[in-house]
Amino acid sequence: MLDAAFEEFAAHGYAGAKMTAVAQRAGVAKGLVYHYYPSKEALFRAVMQACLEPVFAEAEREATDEDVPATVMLERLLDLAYAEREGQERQCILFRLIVAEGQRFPELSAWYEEAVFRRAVAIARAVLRHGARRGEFDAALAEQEGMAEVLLAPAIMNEVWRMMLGEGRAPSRAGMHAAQAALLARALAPGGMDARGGGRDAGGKEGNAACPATRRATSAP
Amino acid sequence: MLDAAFEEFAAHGYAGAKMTAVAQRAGVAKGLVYHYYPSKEALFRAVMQACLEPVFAEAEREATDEDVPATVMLERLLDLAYAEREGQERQCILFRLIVAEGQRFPELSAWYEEAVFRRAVAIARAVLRHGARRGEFDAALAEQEGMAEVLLAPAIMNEVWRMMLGEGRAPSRAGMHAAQAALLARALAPGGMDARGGGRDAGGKEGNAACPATRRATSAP
Amino acid sequence: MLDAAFEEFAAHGYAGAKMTAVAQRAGVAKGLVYHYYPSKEALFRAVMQACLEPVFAEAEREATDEDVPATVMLERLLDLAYAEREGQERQCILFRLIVAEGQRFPELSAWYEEAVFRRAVAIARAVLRHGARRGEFDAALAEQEGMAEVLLAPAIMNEVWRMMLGEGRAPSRAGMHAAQAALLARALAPGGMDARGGGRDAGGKEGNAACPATRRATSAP
Amino acid sequence: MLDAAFEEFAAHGYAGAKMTAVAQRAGVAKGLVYHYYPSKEALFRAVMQACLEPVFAEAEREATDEDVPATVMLERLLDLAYAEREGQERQCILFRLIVAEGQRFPELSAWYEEAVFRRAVAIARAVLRHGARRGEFDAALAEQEGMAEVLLAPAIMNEVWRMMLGEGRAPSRAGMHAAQAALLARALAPGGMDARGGGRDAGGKEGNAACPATRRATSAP
DNA sequence: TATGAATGAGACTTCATTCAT
DNA sequence: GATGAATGAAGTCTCATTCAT
Repeated sequence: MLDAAFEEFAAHGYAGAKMTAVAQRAGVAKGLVYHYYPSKEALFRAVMQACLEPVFAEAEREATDEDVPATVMLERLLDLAYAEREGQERQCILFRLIVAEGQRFPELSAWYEEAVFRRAVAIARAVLRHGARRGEFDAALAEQEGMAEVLLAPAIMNEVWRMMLGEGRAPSRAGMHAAQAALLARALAPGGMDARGGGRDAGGKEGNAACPATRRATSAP
Repeated sequence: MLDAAFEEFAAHGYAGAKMTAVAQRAGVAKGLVYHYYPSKEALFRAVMQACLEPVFAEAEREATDEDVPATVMLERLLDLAYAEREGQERQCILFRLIVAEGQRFPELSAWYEEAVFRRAVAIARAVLRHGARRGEFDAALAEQEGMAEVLLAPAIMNEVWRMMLGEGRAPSRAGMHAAQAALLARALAPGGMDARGGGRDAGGKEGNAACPATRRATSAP
Repeated sequence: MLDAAFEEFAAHGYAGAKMTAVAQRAGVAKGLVYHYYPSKEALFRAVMQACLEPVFAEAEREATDEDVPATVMLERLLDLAYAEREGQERQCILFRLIVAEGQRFPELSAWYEEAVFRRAVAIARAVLRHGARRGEFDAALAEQEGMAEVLLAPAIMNEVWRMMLGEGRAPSRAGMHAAQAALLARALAPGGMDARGGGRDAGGKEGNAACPATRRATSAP
Repeated sequence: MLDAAFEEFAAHGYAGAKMTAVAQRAGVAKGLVYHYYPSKEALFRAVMQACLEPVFAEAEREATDEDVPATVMLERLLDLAYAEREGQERQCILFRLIVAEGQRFPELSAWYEEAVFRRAVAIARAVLRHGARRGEFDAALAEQEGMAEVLLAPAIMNEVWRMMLGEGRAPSRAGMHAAQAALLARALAPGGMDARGGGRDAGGKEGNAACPATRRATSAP
């Protein structure tokens, strides 16, 4: 029945979903839905909880194997992030519901933060720190605040775009995957800019980039 | 009146918005709303169109000044992307509405693609190409497919997280901004990895990174 | 279980009572209620019957002891009528249910007439006749049609007011009791008005009082 | 529309009344009822208020004409109380609704007290006091606490019985009217019991009647 | 006996939409 | 242009009743 409800909410959003349709999808009478869940809102919460529970349950058994080189761990992380996973559609729908109904159901945002965001950031950070300690990554860069989020963003955004634009018009997974891998390989490699030849305006770049300007603005999300 | 409608749709979504409330927000009678827009759906389309029009109109006067160094252009682009802009809340709401109602109103996705996505990618790509041509960026890397999207994703994702998690719990703009700036500075600087010491696993990294594995999956969006 | 049902009907009336609530009050499952009573209506009838049965059963062992002076019998009758009796709340609830549902369940009215009204009138009438025969009461007055009802009304009405207005705002039992006792003492005492001084307007009073006018009307129940 | 609602509530009680039926009785669409009254409860309150308003408004222009003998005033009061008045059915229904729903809507009881009970008692008390001052009534008796209520109760109870038992089985108005008139004529006439011949056990009667006993009780309302 | 899941008609209520003014 | 009374389809929710266990 929760599956039926999930499909209905996924298809029409919270306000657009009909309890009758939920019952029909589940093949039961309207009243039975109310026998188990006292209201539409309660049903929605139950559905969301059931969807997020497994994500909660899934442990952090990742990214803690000290013997693997950090470059391999990073590679695996990207593979994972860009992978076309089973159940991914469900997660995208979940994401959409959280975006759409997060204001009406604040616990959704909290759940997302706990179950997804914090966890993903923690994993990425662990990989970066691992590389920094083993000398595989430039320590200052890898452990910089915000680097884990920057690492994760492209793969997630790829999914968001895929959801918004449709499979056909979204950027390819492989393309972004390769581009980000190449970018990270060059950027994280130790030795830094002063070890290299040119580096002419390197300092200049880094200096003012860290100071987010607040000029008149325009484009964006 | 479109403003009133936008607020109502923003606050409750398409299905949850009430025509009466729109009229009240606008300070007019219900009938007058129908005098201008024949139906709720038409009103919604009009609101969305009105919101996206300025984004359309805003020209591409950026990123085409050939005399500016690419590093400066990139810096400006990041400044812009991470800036806390006036009207940003409105754009976030727009983003949310597009995510939430994109299925019901396919033109919303199309609009988003035309007005925002394509344009942003084009600008990022122009900056990268500019740097590649001037020798400021590693040409192979900067012109790699998907690099523009990787460049844009963190700033956009930062806004998405901010919208989903709230101002307090989202990653800081400044942190991600600085991290990404540092990352790009090291990665894009010409000279490449072969110029440096042990390029041992560089090829390996890039090689398999480009081939997105489909192993057991876990986290993600 | 009938107790539980009585409480539920008392609390919410017939239409407002829920079978589920009855079952819960009784501490049994809903199905069991239906095992004993085929429908809500049947349950209600059973409850009412069970409530009225003891009132039926309670004998007329009163008011028939010829050796007691009528004044004492009358006194006892008033004491009884104005007494704050155990189980009185239940009877008030019963009264309320009969008033409220008497139209839907005509047998309720019939029961009330048989079990309560007729019986009470008979008792009052017996006391009055007893006094008339013994010469304690003015015979013409005591045996007048309607006198028994007039005798009973104040005590009953006192309870009705108590039920409608609440304990705090209703007229006091003691006050009405004393007033009615004093009234009856003076009125019923034999000797009559012609024995006294100016019986000028006595006949006049009684004459037109027996002819209920139908003038413009105002207050009442 | 309030008329239609009154009829529906009168016919089925609060819980049994259907908004659809109200609309049909009024000859309008269901939605229009909600256009004026936000809920069933609000409609019920409005109906009750509208019914009680005129009773409120009706002034106390009665019982204050000092030139009329108190016996005539009393006679008029009884005529009025026992009269078969136009609109009486409506008042009986109102009475029934107040009894039935007084628990759910405490303001009903309050209204009844203000609009009906207090007023009626005040009028009766004024008549009694008038008679006492003019010497037409025995002052001690007429001004005794609770006498006004005892005076009013029979006529009201007559209506209550009529409502509960139906026109055919209830005691006749004329009979109770005449009996009460005769009773009052004898009781209230000044001169008192000590002025008369016998009066043997008069003192005894009054003494213990004023002390309501609390013995085991049985019958009543 | 005893349970409570299951049913579905029907209740209250909402709200997009119409239309006479 | 502007209003808001009026409509009625449709949604959420209730609850008497049934029935397999």
